[in-house]
This record gives sequence, C-alpha cells and structure tokens, in this order.
Amino acid sequence: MLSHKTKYALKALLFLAQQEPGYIARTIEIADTAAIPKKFLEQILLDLKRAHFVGSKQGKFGGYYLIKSSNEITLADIHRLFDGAIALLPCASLNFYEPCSDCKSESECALRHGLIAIREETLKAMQGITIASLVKK
Amino acid sequence: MLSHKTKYALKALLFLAQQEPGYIARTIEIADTAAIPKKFLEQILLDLKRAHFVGSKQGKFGGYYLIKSSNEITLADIHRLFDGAIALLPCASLNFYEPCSDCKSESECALRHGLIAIREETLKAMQGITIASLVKK
DNA sequence: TTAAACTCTACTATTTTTATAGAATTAATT
DNA sequence: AATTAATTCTATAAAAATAGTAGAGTTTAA
Repeated sequence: MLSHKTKYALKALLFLAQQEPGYIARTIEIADTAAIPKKFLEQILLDLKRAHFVGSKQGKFGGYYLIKSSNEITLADIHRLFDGAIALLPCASLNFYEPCSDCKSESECALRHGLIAIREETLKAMQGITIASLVKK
Repeated sequence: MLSHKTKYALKALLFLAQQEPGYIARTIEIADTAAIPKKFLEQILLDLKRAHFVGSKQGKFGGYYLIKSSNEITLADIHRLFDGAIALLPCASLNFYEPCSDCKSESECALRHGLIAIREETLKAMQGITIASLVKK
C-alpha cells in the first residue's frame, strides 16, 4: 500500500500538472484543493524539490511548479522517493538492494527468484503510470 | 514490501512443502531451520491454520503439515492474509475496498484508475507464484 | 502421571508513519 | 526601511503498525 506521503505527493503533482504553464502554486492552495495537511505538504514539496521534480520560488508570490514533464514522472519514481523499494524484499530490489540476513545457508533466499519476477512485472506497470496519464482520466 | 510476518509464513510453508507427505513438523523444527523466532512463528502457524493452509496435530508428537496443495497456495493468498490488500490504495482494492476519505468531490479519486491497472498486473503476477513454484527453484 | 507439543490472550518494545510547531530566510511591494 | 507573504529547515510529538515475548492452558502419547 502507498503511504499517505506518497499519495499526497501524487495528488500535489497532479494538481501542478493541471495548471497553466508558468503558473506558480502556493502550498496552501495545493493543500486546500487536494485535502492535504499543509505543514505535512510543505515537507513533501521540499522532498519533491530536492529530487528535482518541482521547482520553487521563494518569498512573496512564491510557490511551486513542475520542472519535469508530467509524462516523465512515473508512479515508480514517486514510490521510490517516499516509500522506497518496489520489490517485496530488499534482496529482490534493484535500487534498495540488501542481502537477507536470515537466508545465508539455504543456497540463496528461496523467495528471491520469485520476488524478482514480481518486481519486474510491478515495476513495468508502475513505470507505465505517469502524472500525465493520470491527468487524462 | 513484505512484512516479516509474511516472509516468515512463506518460509514456513516452503519448509512444510519440502517434507515427505504425512510428515508432521514441530514449530521448533521450522523455526530453527528457517531462522524464525519460535514464539512469533507459533502465532503465524496458528493464523495459517485458521486460514486453512495448514493443519495441526496437538499433544506430544504433534505439529503442523500442509493441507492445501503447494501449487494452490499463492503469494497473493499469503500477502492478503498477513499484509492485507495487494492494491496500492484501498479504493483500488478488490478484497479490502474502502472509499477514499479525501477524494470525494474530484469525480472519483484521480489515482484510482491507474492504481486499479497496477493492482491487476501485480495480482496476476502474485497469483503466478506458488509455494510449489518456489520449491522448484 | 508425565512429557511434549499446540493454543490462546495479553502485553511490551520498537519502529515507522503522520503529522505539528516555530524560527529563519527570501523576495515583492509599499 | 518596513511589511507582508511565501518557502526553508530542524526539532519534536502523537499515533499506528510491526515485531517479538511471556506465560498459563489444553491436548495427546507413552
């Protein structure tokens, strides 16, 4: 399941993608429209900024705007940023790989191969969902 | 990501699937082999029993054994039992459906349709992974 | 009767998630 | 220069979920 953080991030990006090009949206505006606690959203937007999905303008009349094309931002990207690995176990992950601590002797984790197959399918599906594709619906 | 509980359940089922037909495995035996805390495993086996994946024999020389064929126990089944929904949000779930509290007015959750597509793909993949298929590796 | 196992409920500790608070900084306007 | 309105940053707190433990009770075989 997605955390609230990831869900909020997607909703915020969705909001930004629906604005006129050049429009700068204030946090409070996004928060109200998308029903996200404002202070929580501040952190999320900051994270999205540090990950170069959005840009910001400080000071009066400041706010946030997309800096990546909405069809280049995938569900997989946002999931990884806030919820981490797509894979079901660290030993099956591409970006968050860690060996299993409890699966040493049994000729590699018995689950690993199956979980890698799942990750491949899920990742493919999640890379197919973009902010742009969600706006179209 | 899978919880430890789900991972342990899969490892326990894997162990049971690898025993001779009719063999009754003690909890401590499974715990030691699969590196699972014994008291934690007790709860898990009890849950697996209540969900009719395994059977048990009480008393001395008692233990657990599979009552479902290992190719009829899928990753999706075990995930749902311990970690709940396969879908990324409750509003996109088949078995754990709940409407989004924060997506009332905006003509249904903007995320929903995309997340249903993900769930369909992931579920298909997870139903393809069975305890039997994991044993074969 | 004893030993060895599962059964059951309650509890605790830890970690993660979900926020909230408030001061600092930046920039536009008056 | 002062004011206003916004982002930025760090710390903290509250709540929920996860992971694990304890111990008494029940069942069965020998």
